[in-house]
Amino acid sequence: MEPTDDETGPALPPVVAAAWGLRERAPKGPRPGLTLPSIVAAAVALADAEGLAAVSMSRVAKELGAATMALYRYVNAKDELLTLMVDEAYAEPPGPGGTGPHWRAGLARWAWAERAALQRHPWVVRVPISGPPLTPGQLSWLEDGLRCLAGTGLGESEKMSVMLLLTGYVRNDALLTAQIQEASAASGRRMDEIMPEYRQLVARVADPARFPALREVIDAGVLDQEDGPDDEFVFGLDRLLDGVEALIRGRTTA
Amino acid sequence: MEPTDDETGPALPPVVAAAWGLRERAPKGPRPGLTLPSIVAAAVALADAEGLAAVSMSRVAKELGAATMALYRYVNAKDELLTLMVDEAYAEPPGPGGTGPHWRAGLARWAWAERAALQRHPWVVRVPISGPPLTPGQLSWLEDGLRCLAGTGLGESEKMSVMLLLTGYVRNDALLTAQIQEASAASGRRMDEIMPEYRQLVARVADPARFPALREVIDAGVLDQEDGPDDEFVFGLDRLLDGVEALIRGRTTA
DNA sequence: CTTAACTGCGTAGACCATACGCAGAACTAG
DNA sequence: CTAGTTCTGCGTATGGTCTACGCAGTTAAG
Repeated sequence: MEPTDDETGPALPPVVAAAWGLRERAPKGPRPGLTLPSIVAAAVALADAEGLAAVSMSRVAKELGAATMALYRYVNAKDELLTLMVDEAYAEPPGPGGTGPHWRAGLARWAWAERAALQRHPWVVRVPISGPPLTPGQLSWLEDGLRCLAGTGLGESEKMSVMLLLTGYVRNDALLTAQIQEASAASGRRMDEIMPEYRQLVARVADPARFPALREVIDAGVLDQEDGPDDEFVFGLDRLLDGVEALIRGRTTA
Repeated sequence: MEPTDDETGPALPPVVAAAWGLRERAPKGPRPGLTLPSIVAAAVALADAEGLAAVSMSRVAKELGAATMALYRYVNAKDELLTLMVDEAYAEPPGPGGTGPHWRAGLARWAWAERAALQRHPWVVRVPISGPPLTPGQLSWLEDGLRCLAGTGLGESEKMSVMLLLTGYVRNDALLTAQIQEASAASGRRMDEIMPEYRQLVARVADPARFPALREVIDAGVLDQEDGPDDEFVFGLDRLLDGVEALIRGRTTA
């Protein structure tokens, strides 16, 4: 039988219900040997250790000492497992920052916290999103971010747009970092070997007549010095928060 | 024999050499029935029509009337093909915008152009990057972007950081759009059906006591009205360019 | 005790990338 | 003209993926 949608509206997707802990233990049948949380935990541990590519149904099952098909009693398809893994990674939101006029410090703290979470679980940004966020972890993060913007005079729609922009920035940074690290590992070279080599290759391939601006970058030595792991993140975050600040100033002044 | 690295430095990766058209036609052997550009074009057409998941070696070969393994005479591995596909998508850079003090208009034009390119080829952002950009298409885009920042007083390193930030924003927006569209297609619902349903689900699941800020967003009706397809992009781009403008003003004032 | 509902899982089908080696084509050297 | 070289196309095989299906055994209700 289909889940009914009575007057409360459409039914929750099963994976969402599972994430919120709304599962009725069946009265009959043998006691389950596995549990959904243990499956998700095993998959997360595996992804942390060996990357998302190592997370196959058979591999997760092996990690649990079960057979591949046993997992399908708990999860309808692999992407449901992925959704639950992502929500697990977003457990423990940063908490509401200091309230009041400290929106900028609050959002910065929020962004650094998301960045830290994504560094603990770099595979999260490789999971294709399957819809707008509905799971408890992701909604908690959103809640904590929105609270930072409480006293700013921004409209509710603008607050959502700011959060979308901010999380997009953090996630894109994490994606880039993860991909670079993966590529570096695959090629067997470390980053401090790659960058000087990259500068040489670009210099060889980029004809000065056709790429003058790029040539200036090369000649300035920008591609030689490898910047600290946080420098680029700090730069972008500052620009982004400056942009939000300009918006807020415009609102409160007008 | 390995490609030598003489005094010019390390050798170009073969796929990079191919992208720049530096391939010597072998004097012996039968005339090739396929060409690398035709293979790349077929793969791009396939990805445009059916998504990146449809691009398997056997499928591309079938599209060309060849056998699967024939492709491996032109490409060492599938990810080389993907690299060439991405560069093909970045062919035709936007061109240098108006020079002079119009950096903001120039960068905005650049961002819209990249967005348009990524909407023509939504699969591009799904291809994991395999290193810093070395192919002609991507470097041309970078060149055109850097030129917009010529008269701004920014340092070369800052210009690169701005371009990284900007392309990251556009790519993340494209990734989100592509994933949403994919999820919408997979579930068989259109966006104007999904959003109201989403609002109901969030409202059901987000306890007002635990999610007060989120509740305010819901009550304000933000999740009801579906915004225009460009609204979110415009908002983020404005914030981002405002942030860059603040940086530039600080540089020229100081 | 019967029956229903559930768990675990073995098998099999339909894909995927790609390593390897063979057959034949096109050119060069003699 | 012939032999050798080197390339192209591709058939086969290996080991991996997800998951549909159905069977066997377990638990509890009636």
